[in-house]
Amino acid sequence: MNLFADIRELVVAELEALMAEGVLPKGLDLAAVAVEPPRDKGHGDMATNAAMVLAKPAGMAPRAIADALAARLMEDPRIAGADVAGPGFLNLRLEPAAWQGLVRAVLEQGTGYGRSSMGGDRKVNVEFVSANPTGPMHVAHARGAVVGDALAALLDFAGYAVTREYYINDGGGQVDVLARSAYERYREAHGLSPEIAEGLYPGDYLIPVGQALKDKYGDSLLNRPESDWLADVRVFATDMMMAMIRDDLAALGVTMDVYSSEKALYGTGQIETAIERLRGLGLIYEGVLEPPKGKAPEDWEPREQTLFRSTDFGDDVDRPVKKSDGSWTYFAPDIAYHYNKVQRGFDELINIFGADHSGYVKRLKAVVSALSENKVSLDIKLIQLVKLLKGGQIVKMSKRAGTFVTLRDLIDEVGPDVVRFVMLTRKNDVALDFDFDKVTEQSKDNPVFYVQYANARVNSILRKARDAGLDVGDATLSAAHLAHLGHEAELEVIRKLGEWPRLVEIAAKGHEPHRVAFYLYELASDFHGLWNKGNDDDSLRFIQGDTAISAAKIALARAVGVVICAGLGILGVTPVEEMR
RNA sequence: GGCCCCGUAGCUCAGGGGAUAGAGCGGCCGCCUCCUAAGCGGCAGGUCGAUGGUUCGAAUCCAUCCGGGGUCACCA
Repeated sequence: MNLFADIRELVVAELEALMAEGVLPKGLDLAAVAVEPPRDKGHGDMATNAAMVLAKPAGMAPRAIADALAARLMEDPRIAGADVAGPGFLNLRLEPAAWQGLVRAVLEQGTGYGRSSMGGDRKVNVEFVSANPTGPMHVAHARGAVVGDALAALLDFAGYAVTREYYINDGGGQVDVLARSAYERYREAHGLSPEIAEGLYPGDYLIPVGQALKDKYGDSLLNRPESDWLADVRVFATDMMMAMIRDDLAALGVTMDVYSSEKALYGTGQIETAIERLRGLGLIYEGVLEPPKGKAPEDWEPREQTLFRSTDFGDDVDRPVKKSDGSWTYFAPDIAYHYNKVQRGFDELINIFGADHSGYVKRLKAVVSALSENKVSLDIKLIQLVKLLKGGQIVKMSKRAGTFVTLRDLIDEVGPDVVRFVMLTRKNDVALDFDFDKVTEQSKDNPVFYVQYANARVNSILRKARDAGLDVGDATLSAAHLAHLGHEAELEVIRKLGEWPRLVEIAAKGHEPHRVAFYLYELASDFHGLWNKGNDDDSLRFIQGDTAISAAKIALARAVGVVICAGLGILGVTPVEEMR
């Protein structure tokens, strides 16, 4: 049930009727007609802009359209009032029964309330994290992981067929570096002193890898030239890193559907096929790039390379797909990978990248657009930095020294629920402060706590009611006589519940999971407000002397709890039933 | 220099064609015999970075500029 959508349908139907009757000219485009919550509560329950958007194409005064529409809308039993206001808004007031019925719908549909068929089962691929398999995940990965996972859940809720995918960058030079670093730890495991040369990974996390190598290979790799062990160690170390990353993701509550390997693309002809296809479109050529503008590197020299014509798509320069030695650049397998995603039949691709990849966006969009003949859309969400604060100080991380704050550190300190919720309290393209002191604080300063507290209060009501001998099963609550929910404070909470399906669609359309977190905060706020009004006005308390009245009020509380649980479910946060 | 992101209340941020621009924190004033006061209510606080443009209507869209951040040859 989506009350806003229902009323919009009504408005559209009445407009069509007016066209059929000749009151309005025929053939008006009604796509821009919206039914929304008004900004100011005093304006009623819902507002439509129909008269304003149709005034010009219809060649009529907004007021005339609004009056005609209002008269027809008033005949619907759900509509209690329709007033023209301002520049031509039509403000609608709904009968309380319409709102009250919403509570029943929520209880009947449970956490499925708000689910949308908007996606129409279109196949969406959300690629996220894709951290290099060379070490543990750190804070920046955590934000990408949470945003990607919540976005995937949101799209699923909005009716898309979603695949969560991780692209393993296991094909480049960085895995050789990993192998060499691990080899030194292997030597260390044999009692030799490791030589962690400049450029190798110094982190302690490779010590167990060295030990594991010893367990598997004994001393057979010692004192051998690199060519004898590099390939084996690379696979071994990469596998261990990926196992660790999967564990980290699991600790955060993230489960991928598909892991794709860059390395696996080599030698299959997929890269060549994708490049040739682009060449067939005239987008690949051999050429020499000009030196970079601005500060040119001192050792820059011109060289002939195979280039992708990304300037056709608004990029600054064309981009190399082959190095001057003839091997592929990172870009080439990425082209093949995205071609692969297109071929798997996805209708939409979404990539979650760190903001430092912003320069990569145009060429990748160009590739997907070219290889899919514009049929597949690619949206790239760039995740801005996370700044860690502790005691008012910035927690620095230095990858070079091998001492960085890992995802695991974060989870160990504040728990996965706090990490997830806090990471979703900002738009992806705004930098985020993660303040250890604040996120663990138990006050309304801390949105995680605030929302959880609202749900805990709902459960508290249910417990108390049960203790008082009331039946608070969903069946009983659904059957409650909801006309008892007539107070303005109660209707206000119900209206907020009514916005949930609409919010889901807006958030899904914009690929903006943070909207869910903000909505939950607002819902929690409305609920806390209602709760406290019970301090002044006994009739607003949830548990009443009269069983029938109690049932109605508890039904409302329960409905709030249901929607909070649904929202937290999308965010991947576990609802708590009791604060301790 | 090019490209990307940001600029909204003292602070941290929502809103991203529609009415008198919102929330939290901080400040001030109130509310616990009663379902958790870990909370709630109220007051004060704004030329939505600037200037032009599009529109019936702009914080929102476009252009230019000013601040802040990020990024910029075969790395991945």
